[in-house]
Amino acid sequence: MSRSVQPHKAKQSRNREITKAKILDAAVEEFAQYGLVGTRVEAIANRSGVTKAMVCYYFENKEKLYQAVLQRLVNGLNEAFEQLDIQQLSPEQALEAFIRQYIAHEVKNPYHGMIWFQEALQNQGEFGQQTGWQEGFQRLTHLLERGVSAGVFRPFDPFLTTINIIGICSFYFDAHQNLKHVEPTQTLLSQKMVERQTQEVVNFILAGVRAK
Amino acid sequence: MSRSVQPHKAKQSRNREITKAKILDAAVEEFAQYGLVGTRVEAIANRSGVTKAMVCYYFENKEKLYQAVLQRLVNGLNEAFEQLDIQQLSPEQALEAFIRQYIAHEVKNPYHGMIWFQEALQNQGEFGQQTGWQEGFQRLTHLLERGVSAGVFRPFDPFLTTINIIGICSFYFDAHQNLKHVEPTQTLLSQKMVERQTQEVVNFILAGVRAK
DNA sequence: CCATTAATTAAACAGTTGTTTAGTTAATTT
DNA sequence: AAATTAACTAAACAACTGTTTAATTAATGG
Repeated sequence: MSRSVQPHKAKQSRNREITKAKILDAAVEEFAQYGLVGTRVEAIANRSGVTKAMVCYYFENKEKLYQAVLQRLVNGLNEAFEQLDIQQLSPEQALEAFIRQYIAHEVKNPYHGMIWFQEALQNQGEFGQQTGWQEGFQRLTHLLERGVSAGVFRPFDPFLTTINIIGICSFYFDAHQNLKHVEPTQTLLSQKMVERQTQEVVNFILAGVRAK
Repeated sequence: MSRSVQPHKAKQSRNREITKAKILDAAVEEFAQYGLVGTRVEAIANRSGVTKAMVCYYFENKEKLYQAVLQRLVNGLNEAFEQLDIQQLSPEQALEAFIRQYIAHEVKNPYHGMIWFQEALQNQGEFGQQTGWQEGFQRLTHLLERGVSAGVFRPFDPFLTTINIIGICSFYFDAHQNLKHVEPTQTLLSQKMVERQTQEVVNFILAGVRAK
């Protein structure tokens, strides 16, 4: 019969995966704003349209839910940088590719950087211990070392410069709620502004690292 | 008599100003970590060695205490940049002076940037509306415009470049709890490392803005 | 179509948190 | 030295928050 043909799940209400995803989405936004301690379970529930009990039903407790959120972000970051093939590019080209990929990821995951920062502020930096995040960091460091050795980059400190580059790339997005008050006419997250900022960052960083 | 000679207050326990200051100090650290919502009044009380009731006795409630903390930070920022005479310097010299002053202020006020960031993350950026912070921002923007007009700086966007420069200067300090896990041997806030980072930032930014 | 399973809800629970109260102690004034 | 003021404390309070419970509803499979 035609009705039994439907291959797998495709319902609307009462779907385990969909509900979990809705809760996770809401949790990311709340945790990004208020951090682990400041976030209210009820706020997550309201935002995702379920009850407080549902949140605990799926994620046991707030801490576990927070861990799930962190895990999701780390996975997303890893994927974003796995698809980035840097080895065969010149240091300068590789650096530009890295910057553009980094900013694109910030745009697609507006709450990633905010949660990363919440971690830095609140929980003595548990996120920083995640190997995924560190890999991306060290990848950039190696790239910079390569450029310095080759003489195409200034003889700067690769470790500190990695930090500074990541700082430039993320600050605009993570702090945009404070920055927008300086120039309220501009909407910092519009596509046009993001493109301008991306180009500006590329120019700035390349000029900053280039030799001579 | 010699005892009545003492000019003004100089007691130890039960001193209004000292107690208020102790509470404020503790409050800055707690709010920097956990933001307005996440901070517990009891944590502030414990850290400052007083009771919860004392906190409310002096500051009425958590929100008012938070405002007092913000006000104190804004005042500190204003003072830091008032004593900076930029006009008579060349754009390049002025920029370097600005960077060094900014970083020095971050070092002296380790919680300032963190609270600024908490504001950006949590409360739709109330801090960003403070005129004091905006003044410093626009001062840097004008300085950059001056350099671009004079042709000593590249023809970049002064507004976005202001953001990026501030991002470099603050990221290292505000995110140090996550960054330290990448290179656990280094203690990022030691005087030696701070000096290295300062010089690195100066070199990087000047190279990044310079024309040709 | 009935039995079973799983998703969902409302209410209750225990622990926490911000604030108030009433009383105590130290300093100041007269 | 007594009286007055102000800093301080302990306890109580009500509101809030994270989690659990028991009951309800929808889906699934035989």
